Amino acid sequence: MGVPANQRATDSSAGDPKAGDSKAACSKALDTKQRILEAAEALFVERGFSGASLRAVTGAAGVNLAAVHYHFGSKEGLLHALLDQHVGPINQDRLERLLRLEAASAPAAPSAEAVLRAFIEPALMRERGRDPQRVRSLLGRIYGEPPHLVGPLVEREFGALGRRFVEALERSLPQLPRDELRWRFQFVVGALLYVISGNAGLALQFGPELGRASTEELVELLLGFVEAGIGAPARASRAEGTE
Amino acid sequence: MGVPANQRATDSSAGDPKAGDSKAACSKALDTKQRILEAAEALFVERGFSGASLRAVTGAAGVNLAAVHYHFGSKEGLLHALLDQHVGPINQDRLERLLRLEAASAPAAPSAEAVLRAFIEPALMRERGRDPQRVRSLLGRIYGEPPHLVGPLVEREFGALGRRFVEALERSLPQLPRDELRWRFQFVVGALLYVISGNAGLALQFGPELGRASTEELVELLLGFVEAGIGAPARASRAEGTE
DNA sequence: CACAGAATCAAACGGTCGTTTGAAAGATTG
DNA sequence: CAATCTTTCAAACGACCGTTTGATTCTGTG
Repeated sequence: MGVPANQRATDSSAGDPKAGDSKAACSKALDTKQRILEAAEALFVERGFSGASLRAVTGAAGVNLAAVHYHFGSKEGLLHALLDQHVGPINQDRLERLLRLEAASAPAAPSAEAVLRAFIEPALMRERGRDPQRVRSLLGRIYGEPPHLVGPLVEREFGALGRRFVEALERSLPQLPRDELRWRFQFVVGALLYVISGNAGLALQFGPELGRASTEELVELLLGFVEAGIGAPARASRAEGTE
Repeated sequence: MGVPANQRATDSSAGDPKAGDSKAACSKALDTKQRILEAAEALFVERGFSGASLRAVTGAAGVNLAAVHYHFGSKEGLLHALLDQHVGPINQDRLERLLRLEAASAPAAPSAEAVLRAFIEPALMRERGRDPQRVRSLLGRIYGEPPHLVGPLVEREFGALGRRFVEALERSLPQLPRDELRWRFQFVVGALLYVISGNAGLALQFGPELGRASTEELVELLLGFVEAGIGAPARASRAEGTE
């Protein structure tokens, strides 16, 4: 009795012990787990990670408070599971699109526009059947958390993929200094995250008229902006020694 | 005894009652107030508003816990005072530059590049004698807080100014549809805020090499990006009725 | 049915939070 | 000095936090 699943908090082995178990002894367990994830998603987006208490999460999910620690080990474990479920597929989609692009353009590099589209579209388009705004906002809100919490998370969920896209963009724009391109990629990420975490300070600045853009329109608007920005002529020889 | 300054929390009248008082009965009071503000600035940046406790703030400042409520009325009052002290001057600088630009360009509108520079430079350059990174990061970190907290704050500190800059940009780029320009301005704000709140997930993505850019270089890099982005050709007639 | 393991539950743990209180200390004016 | 106001202080308030516990219920197997 006691602590069957809690070692997941310190156990870094991949795979869900319950999903990997062939015995289907989890009729209500999966329901509880999923309900916690959905409630946590909504509340983390609404109030942030620190601002959403586990009592609020479990209360909204209609499950017991201790269920979080039983299934996820801790509050941070819940956040990890949430990110694995949501931004994992987004990043996988991004990577697949990038690989397909690179394969299609033969030995040449794909255009920067195509690479940016592969980076941005999955983040904004993946609707998952629910309210798309909610899904998209999670990542944006997480980025706003204090660095000591968000740092390892970002590296874990996004680090390798971000570097991979920068490498692709370097091949698409070989004439651009490397560090200038990296900064510009950061600007792209910033604009994207600001749009993703959007509902906060934007719509209230000009009234609801701004929120009217559909997801597809928004993708095109953002892409038009960042394509022009990342393809802008390089600043005059600002500093040598790009390393 | 009791509550002489606490009404500041609900009192929205401008001006500091102590600064306006001609009697200089505040030898240690201003020290305490300023020390609280500096400690709060550092801790809010480091851990966020929700993550930084008043006990940590007053402990770092070396003052009594109750001093915060005596001088600022509440934790939110402290945040308001912090923003008034820091982003107030930044926005004032922005507005002065914009007005000077508009006056200098006679009846014609100033260029979008100049307007963007007036918007971005004060946010990145104002060093105030201290660690510039710390000053800059506050606003970025605040933006990551939950909407119900950050919403009124953003409108109060930034709303009118943001609308004013959008109007100026509309005159600089009359051929661009109004809502497309407004979205692009949001992208600019996003990129700027991401850079401002920077140290979080960016430098650790490529190692410290990225953090090497000086403030002046960073301004030029960001300006090159957003100038190209906001001046990109408009998307084909996407929707009529710009209202 | 008996029995193991998985899952849920109410209750409490120690701790920290923002805020309040009322008295002590300091400064200012007559 | 005495009176009055401003400022500081230690201590506590009630509430909420993440986490743990141990019993209880549910579920599927032999």
